[in-house]
Amino acid sequence: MARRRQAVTIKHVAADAGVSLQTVSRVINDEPNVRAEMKARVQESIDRLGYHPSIAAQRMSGSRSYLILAINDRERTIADWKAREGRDWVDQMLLGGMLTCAERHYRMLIELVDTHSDHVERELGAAIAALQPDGVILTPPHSENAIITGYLAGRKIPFARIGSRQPGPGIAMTMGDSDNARLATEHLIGLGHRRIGFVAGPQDFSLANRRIAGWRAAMADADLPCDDLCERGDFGFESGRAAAAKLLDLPDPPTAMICSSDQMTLAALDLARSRELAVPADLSLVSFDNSPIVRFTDPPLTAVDQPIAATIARAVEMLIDFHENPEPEEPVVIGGELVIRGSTGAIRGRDRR
Amino acid sequence: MARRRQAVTIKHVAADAGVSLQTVSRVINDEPNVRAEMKARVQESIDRLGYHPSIAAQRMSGSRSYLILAINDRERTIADWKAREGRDWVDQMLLGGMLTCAERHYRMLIELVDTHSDHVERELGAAIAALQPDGVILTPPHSENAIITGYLAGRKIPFARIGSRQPGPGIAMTMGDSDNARLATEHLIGLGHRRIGFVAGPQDFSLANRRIAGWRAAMADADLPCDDLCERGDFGFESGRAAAAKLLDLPDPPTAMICSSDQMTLAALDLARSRELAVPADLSLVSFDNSPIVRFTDPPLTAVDQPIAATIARAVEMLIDFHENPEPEEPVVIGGELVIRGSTGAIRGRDRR
DNA sequence: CTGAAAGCGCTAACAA
DNA sequence: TTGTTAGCGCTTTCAG
Repeated sequence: MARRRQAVTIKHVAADAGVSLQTVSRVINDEPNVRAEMKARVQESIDRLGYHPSIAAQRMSGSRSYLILAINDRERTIADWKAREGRDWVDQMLLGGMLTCAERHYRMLIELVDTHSDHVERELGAAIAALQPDGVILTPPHSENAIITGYLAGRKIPFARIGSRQPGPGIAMTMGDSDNARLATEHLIGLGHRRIGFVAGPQDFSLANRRIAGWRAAMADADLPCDDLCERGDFGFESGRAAAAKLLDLPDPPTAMICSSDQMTLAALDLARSRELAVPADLSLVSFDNSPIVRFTDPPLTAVDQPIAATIARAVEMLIDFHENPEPEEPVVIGGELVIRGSTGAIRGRDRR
Repeated sequence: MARRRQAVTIKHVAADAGVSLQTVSRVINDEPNVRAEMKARVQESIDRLGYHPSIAAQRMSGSRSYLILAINDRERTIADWKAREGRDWVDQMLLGGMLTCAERHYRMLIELVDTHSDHVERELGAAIAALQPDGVILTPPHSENAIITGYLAGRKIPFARIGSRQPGPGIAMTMGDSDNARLATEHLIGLGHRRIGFVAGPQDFSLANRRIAGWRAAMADADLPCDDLCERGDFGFESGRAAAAKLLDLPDPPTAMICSSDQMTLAALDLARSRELAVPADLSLVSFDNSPIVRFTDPPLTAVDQPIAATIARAVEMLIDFHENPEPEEPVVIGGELVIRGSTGAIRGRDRR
């Protein structure tokens, strides 16, 4: 391998401007104690020579790496990419993360880690040691994996836990899960629904439980029963179909359903069709995620939009500024919103059944 | 900033195994001239201590950076992310690129660069200097931007040009554009169509022209005229609608159309509907891209699938192995395939018009 | 306010 | 086959 050196280094700039390396370094890092005149002279050399610092060298000398690492679940992410079903949460992460990083001269990169494996720590350790990121973003279900959070906390690497409200190390951030579920529930109640089913996500996603809580609270506020109206799925299509079937098979079935992912809602829609239930006339549906496909179904789905880009952007900012503003006591909440489309409507009664 | 040091360094391993740094380095890099026994001993220490090399240090000492940089057009990429219309080409790049990188202990990261800006060179230079990637992947329209290719060639950084067949430095790779257009055209000819329109992409994408060539060739082989049957768009919805309108307004309008992107095909579908043309009975449509949404339209779209993941995977491999296997003379072609769905059908004649 | 020296973790070149 | 030395580009001490 050819020994590839930096084209323009701090040395060239120092020589060009007739100052010491140190002064150049101070200008690059915008440190105080440099005369304006000196600073201008150095900056002029930097611009003219087209100098840009090497993050490898910056990292080596013990300062920042200018790298933020986002860690996603390997299995789920690859499955989504291969399925090509339009789930765009990785894109939304990049949108929020990359752009915010770029503003601060940082870069974000993604790493896929297998949560369920017994060598999580190896995988994570390899990534951390190799890249030395200045901050790490954990997405569910990694956000509450004690091995991962413990490892990062032990190494004193700032990290954000997306979708987690647990106390403990790391910045807890949520997209307002229980409020979102309440929003969806109240929308349906406002349309006259009394029996509102809820298809939740799996146990190992704590946000799934918070959504249930929001739904329950809204139901309780309206004096409506929740009793047997909650089923769980794993966010995937098949599980959604099974859960929706259980709810529709109830002696007193719901007239509306909230499903915790677009795929599960799609499954419910499909099931409704196969049972000749019209949506929304016989069954109203509210989805979670609001990924691109929900606008193309018939009818288009009313859905809770998760502000992924905004959340990741905020996480990046907080991680970069971590040393000035350390971890907040309370979880950071960036609330979602309900996008109303054709899959929800006023209750019509049971005549068709 | 706390001076954060590597948890376990090559020194620790060397001390633990009772050998010199160099020997450890040789084991890490799988170099020859290390006794099997020695290698095993060192490897044992590495595993036990959980050692992983720092890419910053590896890069600093003049060897590889283990980084591959994929450069995408800023404007287009951000627009796609914000539009949330299901375009998943970035995901497919990650799927092919990240997984292949991971196998080789590399990482891929994405950089957004504005082609049309006058400071392309600055932006690119900053990314290259900061990251020192071992290879760069250029996507259209960067693939044929002389400033970019010239810069990389000048710095002797291996790079791949996706969607380009031009001679010159860099590995030229295409997804078989002209063959794909031929595939689509022949499918329609096989269904009995004689007037087959083509909505092409913009001039600055050379693949747009190659697709036109493939369509023309297939038409010529079947002794069919192309004359006024080709219009250009910019891959976006509005431009597709305008182009499709021009074709449908022809004195002798086409009974089938091939559009060079899903958005343009969607526009054609929308236009057909507004003119009360049934698809495929009155107008058959073939799309390019095959992004997730085309399965959800009514009817679902017959589309050419671009093997993005496979192409990027191949690019990564070739870049990593660049020093053993230098640039091929001929462009590398990874062909797409036609996925037949409901938007194409046998010709029915003109009775409805 | 500016400069000089030391060292980060690793590999290339050379020596043994 | 193994070990030693020097240095990558930068920042952090510490002097001036």
